[in-house]
Amino acid sequence: MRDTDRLKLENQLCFPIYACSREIIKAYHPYLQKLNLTYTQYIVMMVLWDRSSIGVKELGELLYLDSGTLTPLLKKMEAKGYLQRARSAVDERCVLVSLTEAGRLLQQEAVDVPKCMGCKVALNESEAAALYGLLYKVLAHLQEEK
Amino acid sequence: MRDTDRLKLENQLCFPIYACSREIIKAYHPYLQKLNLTYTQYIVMMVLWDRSSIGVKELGELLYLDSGTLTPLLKKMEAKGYLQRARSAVDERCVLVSLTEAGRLLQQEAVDVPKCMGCKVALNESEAAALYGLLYKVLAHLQEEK
DNA sequence: GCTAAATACATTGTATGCAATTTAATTGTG
DNA sequence: CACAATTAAATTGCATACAATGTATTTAGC
Repeated sequence: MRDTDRLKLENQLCFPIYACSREIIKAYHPYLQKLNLTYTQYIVMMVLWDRSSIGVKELGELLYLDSGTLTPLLKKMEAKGYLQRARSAVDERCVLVSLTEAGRLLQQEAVDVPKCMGCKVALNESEAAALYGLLYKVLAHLQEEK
Repeated sequence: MRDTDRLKLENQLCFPIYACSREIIKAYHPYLQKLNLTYTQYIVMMVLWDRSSIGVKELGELLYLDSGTLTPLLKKMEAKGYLQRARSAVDERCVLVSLTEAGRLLQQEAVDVPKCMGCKVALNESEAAALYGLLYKVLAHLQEEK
């Protein structure tokens, strides 16, 4: 392939990843709007529904987000009443995020979201597994490079 | 799988797509910075290197971006001198974007970017093709739903 | 040819996302 | 213990994204 051909959109792997990400997030919008959540807030809630409580640093590592994104995001979610933020007594540098009762109750309203979204993605189980595996391979390699 | 298990991050397909998209774009940063381009500006340039000239509407369809994103983006790129914007004489509603000489010259500085990025992605040819195919299948299905 | 509907952009407001820097707290070392 | 280096968040500044709305232009239907 010629070098200039590599610069075409149709020969790029990143572009469909980028486009797919945004299109899926757009498709989430009607469901998440009912829960008063954005997509980023939704994935924070997923962690908290699983863990109840987590430090900002570890949350950032799980979600690949830094404090510049998380700090204002978590403050907004605290204002909505879904979580609480508190400095650790052991290490005052760390902030611990924990699920509130209102946040816990929200999980029940969210249980149908994955099923609704699963239909929109149009992949069967083996395709989904293949896609999942390839994406995590890319993610893992990008981390190593750092 | 239990409904609440589907709400876990590790059972989500969207999350690795979203994370991968952002991590790859981050990896582009050092290369694109040298060209004075952001990732979004880079994919606009890729279209223009291929087409020289395109309407905003078609550009938005290619990139899955709307005028709310494109209008300010294209104005910034015009200010940098990489492209020109002009109302169509035939249909005053339409804006035509065209590559300038400076924009054309930029392509030569960008030829190495895809190769540099290819290394970072860590997939062989067949894996890349599989990932590509799966992503476009998802994208196509999401468009049908609309 | 008049006007309602459609179209193409532009604008507004809100929410990320991230690089770069700053601040406060803790740790490692001599 | 003093203090330089490290670490965890917070802050700042800039650049998207996108829903919702507004505006100018064109098209369709009569």
